[in-house]
Amino acid sequence: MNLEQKYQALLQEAQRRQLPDVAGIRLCFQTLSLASAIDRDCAALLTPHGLSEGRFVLLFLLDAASEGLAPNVLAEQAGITRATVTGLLDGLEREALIERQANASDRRALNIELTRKGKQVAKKVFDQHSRWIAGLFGNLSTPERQQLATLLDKVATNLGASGPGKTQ
Amino acid sequence: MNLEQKYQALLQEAQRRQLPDVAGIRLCFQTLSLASAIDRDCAALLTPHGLSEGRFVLLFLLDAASEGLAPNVLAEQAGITRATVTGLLDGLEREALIERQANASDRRALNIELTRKGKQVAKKVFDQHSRWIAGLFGNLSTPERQQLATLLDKVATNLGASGPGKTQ
DNA sequence: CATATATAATTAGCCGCCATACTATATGGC
DNA sequence: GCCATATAGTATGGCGGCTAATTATATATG
Repeated sequence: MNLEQKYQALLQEAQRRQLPDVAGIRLCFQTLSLASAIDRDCAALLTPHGLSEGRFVLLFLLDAASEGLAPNVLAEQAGITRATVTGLLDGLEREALIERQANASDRRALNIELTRKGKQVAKKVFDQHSRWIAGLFGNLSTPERQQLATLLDKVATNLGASGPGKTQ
Repeated sequence: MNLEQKYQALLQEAQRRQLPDVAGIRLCFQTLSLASAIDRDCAALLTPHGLSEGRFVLLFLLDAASEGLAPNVLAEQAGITRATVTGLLDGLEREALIERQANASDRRALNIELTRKGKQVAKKVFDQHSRWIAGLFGNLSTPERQQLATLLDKVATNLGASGPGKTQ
């Protein structure tokens, strides 16, 4: 239940038009709506800390690398372009969570490190986040989780020429 | 399998840190990755027709309303803001799929109608789209579909203060 | 050594979404 | 009839993603 508004509208129309496999369409919309709802909740948790999901990922990667990381490495690990990393770093820098440091040996390169504040925020947010995720799937039993994973996988096989990871 | 790059990175780190309920985290990422992959595939189908998902929704709503609709009605039905509708209509107009028509009785109001081209594209795309969605969940048996729907629902109950539909 | 090529980061411009603020027009109450 | 308020659509500016182009620096090769 609880489809997003737009999907409800589309689904109603699909029913009215007697499109084939309305049940499949419904399932698709249900999956997408759930994911959107998760994203929305996630964003709501992060914004009070000046974070978006993208920034959060970089924060996490940086927190794991005690010596800091170069932007191109962040891009690779996060699976986004370097240009996008530049934008996310701008945001993190504005929030004083990271610092861009010049690299002495290669003057093109930067090293990104967390500030003290960045480390504090990271710690707090990771705690909050893992509790939140745990709660999300907390009312599924182990076999239910297994089932869900299997079913999601089964759907994923029908996807993409590309599929996650891209064709390039 | 086949998590998006960023989720793979996050998951690895979660494992390394021995966060609680890594399995839950994995399941969460799997759900999000599947939804992203669906969105990506969807977008790939739509772009050749000059459509995005947002534009597609409006096209669908307009195709269902033979007399045309006002932008504010579109916004309400699609569950997006009027401002966003303006932007989407700009795109649809650029592609010559819709026309904005002045309303004689209320000079603030517009009526949006599909052009001939708009109707043609609508027809073609809806066909394509319903076949695509049907294929997506086509390899699930009826009981599997039922299971999946139930499990997704169960997860959804843990969501949101807001949940789909918003708190306002 | 000079020049070509590769690489690092950024900028610029596009898209779709949002929230906020604005303009024009309608409408209801006095 | 006039003014306050509500409504319709849009402009503006932000975010986060993308691609393509730009600038600076490194490196490899003739």
